[in-house]
Parts: sequence; structure tokens; C-alpha cells
Amino acid sequence: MVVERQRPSTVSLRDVAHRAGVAPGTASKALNGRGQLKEQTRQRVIAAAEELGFQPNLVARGLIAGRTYTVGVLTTDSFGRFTIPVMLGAEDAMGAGQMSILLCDGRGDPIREQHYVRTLLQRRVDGIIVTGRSSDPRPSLGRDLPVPVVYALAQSEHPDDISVVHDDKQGAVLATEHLLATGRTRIAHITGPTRHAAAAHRAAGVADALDRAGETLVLQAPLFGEWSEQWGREAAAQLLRSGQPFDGVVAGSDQIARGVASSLREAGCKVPEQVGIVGFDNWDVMVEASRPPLTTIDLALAELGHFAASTLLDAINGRHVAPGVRRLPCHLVVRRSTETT
Amino acid sequence: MVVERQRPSTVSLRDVAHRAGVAPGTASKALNGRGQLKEQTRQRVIAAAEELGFQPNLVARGLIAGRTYTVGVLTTDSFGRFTIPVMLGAEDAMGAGQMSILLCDGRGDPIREQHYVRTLLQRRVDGIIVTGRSSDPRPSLGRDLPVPVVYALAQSEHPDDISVVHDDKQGAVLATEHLLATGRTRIAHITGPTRHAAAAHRAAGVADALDRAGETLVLQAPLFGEWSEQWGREAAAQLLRSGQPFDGVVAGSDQIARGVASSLREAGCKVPEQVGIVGFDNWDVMVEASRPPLTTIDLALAELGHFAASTLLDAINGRHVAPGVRRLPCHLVVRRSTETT
DNA sequence: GTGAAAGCGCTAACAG
DNA sequence: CTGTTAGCGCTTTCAC
Repeated sequence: MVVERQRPSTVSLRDVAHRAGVAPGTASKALNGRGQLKEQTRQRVIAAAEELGFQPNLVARGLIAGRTYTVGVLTTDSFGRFTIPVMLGAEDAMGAGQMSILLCDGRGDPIREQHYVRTLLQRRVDGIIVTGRSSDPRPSLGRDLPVPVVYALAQSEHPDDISVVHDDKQGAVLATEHLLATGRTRIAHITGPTRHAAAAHRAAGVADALDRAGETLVLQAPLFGEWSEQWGREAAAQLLRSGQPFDGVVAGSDQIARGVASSLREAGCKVPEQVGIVGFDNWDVMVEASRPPLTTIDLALAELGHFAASTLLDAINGRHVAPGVRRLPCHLVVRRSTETT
Repeated sequence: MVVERQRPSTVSLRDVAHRAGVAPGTASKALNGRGQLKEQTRQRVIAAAEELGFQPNLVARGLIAGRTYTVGVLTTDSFGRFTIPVMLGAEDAMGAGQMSILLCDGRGDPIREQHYVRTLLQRRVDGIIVTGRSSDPRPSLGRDLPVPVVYALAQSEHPDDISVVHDDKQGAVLATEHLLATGRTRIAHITGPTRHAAAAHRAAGVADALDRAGETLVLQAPLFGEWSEQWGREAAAQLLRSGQPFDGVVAGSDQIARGVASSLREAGCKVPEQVGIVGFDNWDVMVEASRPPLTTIDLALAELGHFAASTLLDAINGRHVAPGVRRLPCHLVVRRSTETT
């Protein structure tokens, strides 16, 4: 004979009240520390709740409160390397306030995305965070949603939406100035596709910093290509072939930087002695496996997520949040590839 | 004067009913296609709902139904490279059934984890998926939870829990047999730390496959180390120094494999002509940036997530699910590092 | 065919 | 101090 393992049925506040010999309303007050209760009854209720393993039904509570202490996180393109730290940061900021995260992945499909927004709203989330891998501006979710929305990492096209992004230009300035500060003046820039805002902003930052220092970019222009090691290798080879002297490279990503490093290494060009390299992203596996390990710009994505979530919480709690784009600064992380001794 | 932008207030079924001139109960039936209604009234209600932009309150529905069409996903150690594909697969399986995912990150802290389990239960999720980076068995969440639990990728220590994991041993057999099939017989195994179940299982698979082929491992034993490129490079150098002839390497991860490849390349040892290499994980950035690109074992994590979610849904829907561990097969992905022409 | 009423589990307002 | 009542938004009998 098979004995079906009985799932423990959920106990309600009524059960607790009953066992403690009080009314449900009283039990509610006892457990939530509200109202004036004789200490003894309070204890009795608490004991009863304990004994029965009572778990308050947050669904019911949400129905009354008109809010659910839940925020939706909508990732637009299959979440990955960039969105994860953002989410961790967000979770962190939420965790303290007992908020939970309802996760949806739009997979880059606007239809799917709209569908998810609908479900999130039907589930009565208190707010929505929109995130995505690319910092290119994306269409607004809509301007008339019943809950506040914050765009993190992915910036909304609409200027009145609240967006939180890292500051690519400032990061590039940081990278360039670090190379200059370590005594290099003939600096090249190898980066991703022109069409990406990140590539454009970073290129602008490099140009600015060089300008201010009275220097010009080796080869006159950035080398735009792909966000891959392969491209980093190719571009470095190109640079060597050009015959132009250079002693510093700002790479648009750690992958590119690593490609550059290995290419130079194979060509017998010493890093950091002859050429200094700075990458972008501070992606551990790339940065540490490279020979030498890479100096890089950290996008501080966890902080970004944290900030976005706090901002959303502010808005949820009715505090006024100014619309527009907030740019959070990047950090420089120094490793062997730019060391001078 | 500042005009406060009014957030559109949510409309309830009552509002819709009112506008359509019917009772709430009738409106409910009309919108859900239940009961016998005159086609005309149904249309009237639908129109009213449309006009008001009615979004049914799933919180209220959940309260009645006693279920929320939500599952909790609990990642034990900060989710990352391995848990993401699993979640994507799970989301995929859920998406069809209109289920949503409540995400929690235990950060490897059992206290925090227990806390999250409590919240998930209070939020009345229909079930829980537990996942984590390591396939090492982990403590059970508890045997007396009111909802079904499936462990994905991270296996539960308790044999009566439902766990879904990839088959490391089978994967290693696949890798080894591929090397043998491409004419290599002197095979070495370079992998991660002994203490990891994954390393042990993979080593067992390599041993088994060699055994069956009547061959023995080069150096008699696997080289256990770290899951890093650095270690891959070191181990390969070690192997070369040993003077033992070898023509194949099964690496415990793509990072290790890449390290091995670059070490051999620098030593002038041709891959795949003189030595074939097979990695593990099919991690795109590693596998494609390696020279040559790596043949590897794909863990099929998305399938794993999909399967875990389907299994959970079965359990939620009351179908009987046998307890225990299900091992899903890995796939071989052939690239240049083992090519023979 | 449609309306009225009860109730999901909880909290808040008001009696007693 | 504690019990009773009403109601959050929706669905589901059960009358009419």
C-alpha cells in the first residue's frame, strides 16, 4: 500500500486565533505588534502561531494594502554578463526593504516585452526596473504606466523617463589620463562598432583627454571593429604594420584589450614596458587571464543597480524623483598592463 | 504652478461592470468566457473593459484560487554564468504556462537562504526551483515544505528530493571517445580541484572510456588544479616537461582548455595536428577566442532548466513525480581543436 | 441570462 | 483590552 505523503496544509490566521482562543482581529494585532494588548494574550497568540507554523499570507495582505512589495525587473535582451551585476545591486537595495523581484526576460522582442509589462501590472508590482545589455537608448515602455519605472544600464529614449547609466565618456577620460600620467603620450584607441553608443562615447572621452593634454590620437582616428579578442589582435597587428610609434592603447573592452595584449606579446613588444594597455569592463576572467593582467575601467554595475533600485524605491514611496539621465562614474582598476616601476 | 502628473488610477471590475450596466459577477463571466451570456452583453462588457483599460487584479485572483502562478527561483551562490542559462530555460518552460518567476539570491548564506524560503512561502509561490553554480550536493531546503521543490544544477543531498543535473561522467566519456575516434590514444586529463564533484565525475568518465578502449591515462592520473587558464598553462607545461608522449588532452573546463592550447602553441606544439584538445562548458567567449577554437562538451544548461521547470510544473499540477536525481546528457561540440583532415 | 451574496485571508475601524 | 464588522477585487454558487 502506498501512503500518499500529505503536504502540510497552510494554516490561516483564523486557525491561530482559534487555538489561542481569541478573535482573528486580535491575533492580527498580536502578531503585528499593533494596538493595545495584554502582554499575556500577545504571547499566547505568538505561541499558537509558532506551534502551527503560521506563515502570514502576503497575497491577502497585498490585496488590502493595494501594493505588493514587489518590483518587476524586465531585461530586454536575454540577461547576461552586464545585467547580472545590475540585478545583484538592485536585489541588494531591495533586500533591506523586504521587497521581492519578479523577473521577466523580453529576449529583445518588443511584443514579448509588452506582454510582460502587462503581466507585471496585473500582478500589481509597485514599480519596474528595465535593464538590458546595451547602453544604446531604447524605446520607452510608455509614459502612462500606473507605477514608476527606472531604466538601468539601458537608457530610455524619452527624456522624461528616469534612466541610470554608467558614464562611458568619463571612464574613457580616466583611462586616457592614466596612460598619460604613467608617461605615455602616443596613444591609440581600439574599440567596438561605431553604431554602439558605448563605442562613440568612449571614443569621445579619449579624444577629449588627449586634446586637453595637447596630444593627438595615433592614426588620427579610433580603430572601430568588433567587441572581440579576434578584433583586438587584428587591430594591434594593423597598428604595428602602420609603422606609427605608439606607447599606449585604450581598448574599448577587456576582450579587445586582451587581444591587443596577446598580439603585442607575440610580436615581441613588451607590455607594460613599451606599451601600456587599458581595457574596459573589469571582467574578471579576461582581465586576470591576460598576460599581463589588465588595467581596466570598472563600470561599477552593482552600484548602478543599487542606485537604480533606490531611486525606484524613492519614487514608489512618493518622493519626487527628477526625470532624466543620471550618469554614474566609472572606476580605474590598475593592474600590470600599465605598471611602471 | 506645478501640475502634479496624476498616475492613472487602477480600474476595478466593478468600474467595468458599472460602465457596462451589469453586475460585477456578470462582468467577470463575460471577460473570462464563462457561464451563459447573451453575446450582446458580453460584447458590451468587453468594450467597457477596453475603454477603461481594465487590468484584472491577479493578486485578488490568487487569493481566491489559493495559488499564484508564480514559482520562486532560489540561487544559492550569486547567480552567474551557469545559473543564467538554467534560468532562461526555466523561464521558457514557464512562459508558455503564464507562470512568473520570483527571484532570490541566497549568496551562499544559509541564513539568508532560509529567510528567502520563508518569504517565498508567504508569497504563496506554487513551487520552488533551487539552483547554484556548483553541482556538489547541497543541504535540502527541508522535507516538509508546503510546495514542491526541484533542484536544478545544484543537487540536493537528500535522496528523496527531486534533482536535475547534467551528466558529467557521460560528458567526459563523450570527450574521451571523440579523441579516441579521431585517432589519439595517449590522452591526458587536466582539471579542477579534487574536492569538486564535477572534477571527480569527469575524471571517472575519462578513466572509464580509456579503460574500455584498453588505454591508460598519460601520467597515470589526472592533473588536478584550478578552474583557470593559468592552471591550464602550467599543467600543459608540466606535461611537456614530463617527456611523456601525448596526443590528446581532456580539459575539465574551457578555461583550462584554453590555457592548455596557448601553452602548447607557444611551445610550438601544433593543435590539432599533434595534440587534440577537448574542453568543457561550451563557453562562447573562451571557446571562440582560443587559438584554435575549442571542441568542447556542452552542458545543455538551458535544456536542464527547461526540464527542471517542466518537472516542477508537473508536480505543481499534482502529477506524481518520482523522487531522486535525473541526469541529463551533455553534447559534444566539435571545433578546430580536434579537427582531422 | 443576469443579479445578489458569500467568501478567499487579512487588516482597520469601531464597539463594547 | 478584546470582539465584531466591513471590505480589499475577484469568482462562484444559487436564486430569480
